[in-house]
Amino acid sequence: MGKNKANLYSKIYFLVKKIPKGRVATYGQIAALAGAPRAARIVGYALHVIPENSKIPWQRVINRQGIISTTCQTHPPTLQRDILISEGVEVINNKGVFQIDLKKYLWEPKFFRG
DNA sequence: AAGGTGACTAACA
DNA sequence: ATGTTAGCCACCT
Repeated sequence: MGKNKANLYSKIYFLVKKIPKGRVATYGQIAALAGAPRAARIVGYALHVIPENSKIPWQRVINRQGIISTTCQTHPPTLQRDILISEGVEVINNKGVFQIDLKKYLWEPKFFRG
């Protein structure tokens, strides 16, 4: 019944783990799948606070424009770009802005039954 | 307790 | 196309 922070964060982490290697998802997309379509910013924060040793593929979440938008010191844009490239995702360097073609790489989950 | 912040987004101009 | 604004909502001080 009660929806609470723990549930939301759990759902966010669960869903991010579902993003396949070589694909990316958007913050809003993860929020919507988690049942909180207006909570895109919370997804960003949830990824900001994951432990260093976490297996959560935080690098696969980018913004709606296909742009790497992290400002986190421990997870900087260059690191995110490098990991994504190593996973086979093309990252275009547009004057220091790292962009990904969502038409090509956006994760399109089949249906989630839960 | 109350206001500020931000790894967001859609809607405008 | 590029820039601005207004909603958003859990978390922080």
